Amino acid sequence: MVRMADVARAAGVSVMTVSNVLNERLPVGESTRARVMEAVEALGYEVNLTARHLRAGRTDTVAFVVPSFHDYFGELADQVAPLVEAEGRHLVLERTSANAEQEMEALSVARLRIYDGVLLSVAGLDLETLARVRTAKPIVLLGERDVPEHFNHVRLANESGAHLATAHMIERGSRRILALGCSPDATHMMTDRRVGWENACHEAGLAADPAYVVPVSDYTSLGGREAMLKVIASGLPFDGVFAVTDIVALGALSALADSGLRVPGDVQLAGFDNLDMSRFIPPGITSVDVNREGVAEAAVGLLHRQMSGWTGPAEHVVAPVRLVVRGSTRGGA
Amino acid sequence: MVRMADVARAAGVSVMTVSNVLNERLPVGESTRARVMEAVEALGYEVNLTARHLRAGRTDTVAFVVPSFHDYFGELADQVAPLVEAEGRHLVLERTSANAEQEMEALSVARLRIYDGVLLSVAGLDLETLARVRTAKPIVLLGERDVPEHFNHVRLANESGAHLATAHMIERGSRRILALGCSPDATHMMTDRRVGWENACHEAGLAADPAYVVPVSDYTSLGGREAMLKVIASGLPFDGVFAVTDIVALGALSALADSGLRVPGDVQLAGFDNLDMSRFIPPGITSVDVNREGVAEAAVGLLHRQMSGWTGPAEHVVAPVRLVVRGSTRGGA
DNA sequence: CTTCCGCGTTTTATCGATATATTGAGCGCG
DNA sequence: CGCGCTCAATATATCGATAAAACGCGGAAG
Repeated sequence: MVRMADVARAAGVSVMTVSNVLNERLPVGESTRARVMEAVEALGYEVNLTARHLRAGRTDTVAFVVPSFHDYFGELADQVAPLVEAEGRHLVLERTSANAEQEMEALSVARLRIYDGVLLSVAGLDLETLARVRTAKPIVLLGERDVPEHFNHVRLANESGAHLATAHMIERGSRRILALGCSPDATHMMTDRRVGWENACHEAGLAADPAYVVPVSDYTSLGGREAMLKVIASGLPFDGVFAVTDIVALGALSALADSGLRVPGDVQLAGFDNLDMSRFIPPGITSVDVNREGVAEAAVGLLHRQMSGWTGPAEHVVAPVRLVVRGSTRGGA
Repeated sequence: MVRMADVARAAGVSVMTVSNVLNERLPVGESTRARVMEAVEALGYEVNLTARHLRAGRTDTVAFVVPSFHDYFGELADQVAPLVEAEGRHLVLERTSANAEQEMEALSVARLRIYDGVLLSVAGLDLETLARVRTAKPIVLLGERDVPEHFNHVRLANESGAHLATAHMIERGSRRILALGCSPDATHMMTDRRVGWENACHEAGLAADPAYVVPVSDYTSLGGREAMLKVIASGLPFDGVFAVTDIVALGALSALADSGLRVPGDVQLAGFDNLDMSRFIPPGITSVDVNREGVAEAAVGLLHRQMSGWTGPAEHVVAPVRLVVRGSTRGGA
């Protein structure tokens, strides 16, 4: 590997001069600069970032730690990237193992320290694990779980979103709406969405029957599909489905289609996240838009503030949502 | 920050002993080890990975460089991650700018050097840019463009896949099949898929009319939808659509549905990539399955070989594909 | 009783850059 | 002619760890 010292020797100057030329820190004479640049070209020198990081204490890199590279997180990451780059830093994605146990083990605190800042998606992390993360490193948490007070945190208006979607379907005639992917469990990640569904039902004078809260084995389309098929087979009457995510909604749509149920004629369907695909899947999936751009801006903004040395109290942002009505509910385009 | 030296002082030993305890390199006496561990706990010491990287020359990290975190690459990355982790390394994703110009500028060679190995997706990179990348770093390229001989490369059986999909639709009755997202341009990334479409047409005694090669503005569902709408508006008669990717196929499906054309009754539709969602989008999108797991294994395998010091000639793997028949073509489930 | 050996531990050198202090050359001005 | 001033360039110390060699000590071999 060609080092800065090699360039210095070739150009007949000291290493500091090479450093100064490359980083434009201290002024360097024109002729000297030219000789240095020439040597750099000739030897094909590239700075060793690891060494720079050690000495400078900065990496100019931000990590976005996600549970999986799929779907929602992939789309969110694409929003985050340009914002981070706009401040002259790089963004890298790291994946935590799917299971909570290994999570902070595989992705140790030591590892997080190599970044100037970290956006940490907390799906799958429990409070206790999180509380153990004590570091001065700027961190912003994203996700729908409760988190320790002292962390900056960006979450969605889950309850409000679920309420919007459910109320919309009720207004358009549904009377028995499933909460697909929700769980009766109070500490569950999707609790707020279930509560929004419940409230919307109650406000309309409908029962929020626990039998209509249908958990899924996992938050995939397959999980949604299988849960949906089970409900259909059970004979439980329903005329609307609020799915906790668009991915789950897609599984439900698939099951409904296979069972000869028409959307939105027989059953209205609404999801959450408003993924890119939801707009295009016939008849268009009505979905709660989480304003990924806004979430990304809030998170990166908080992170940037911390990285700039802000030491005020942590902030807990709830990103507003809105309902995008499409063909899977009546009155949609 | 608490350093190894602080731990050493607290435990009354030298830094090397601390290092030896933590890395289990040289044997350390039981009582000494206990004292060291105690000090580590008490001070909450975490190793500084940057310093270790500089000294050790390894980062135990592999980068997967993708054009975007979306869709295909997100799903592929999720396949790659466990394979990399199985060898005791970390995987991080880096995104190149969408445009080819900045690509290797934003993501400099210097940056790639901080990784022990790099999987580089070449969508959007041109040969010339690529040829400038001269480094001893283990690199494996992924993607459908031609690349310099000396790089290891994993690509898909594009022609064969397009052929399979097209021939299948012909067999099931289509006579006028659009090649959506293909380009007449010979150097184009999607050339092989167009050729597969052409060959399948010719073999069936059908014309591969250039008018049926319909480019898209970009490889998104919106791009696919708009191109599809334009074709429908033009009145060009067709009864089948081969879309270059599932994302584009989804856009086409959306346009067809909005135009009252039934799939597969009026128009058969097939895509490429077999994304997770394609299985669930009613009526199920027939797609060329690219065996992401196999691609991931091949790529990581080649990379691993290079990282282990292999210096034989570069390998160019063509990953086999197969057709998954679903409801968007006749005879599908 | 000396010499050698093995084990645990410390010493020293190094990875490749950058921050800070210092040296040195050139120049204006009295 | 010499004093001080500026600007360019160098020397030195440092970031925090690890590799490799040196070292001290007790027991076995000669």
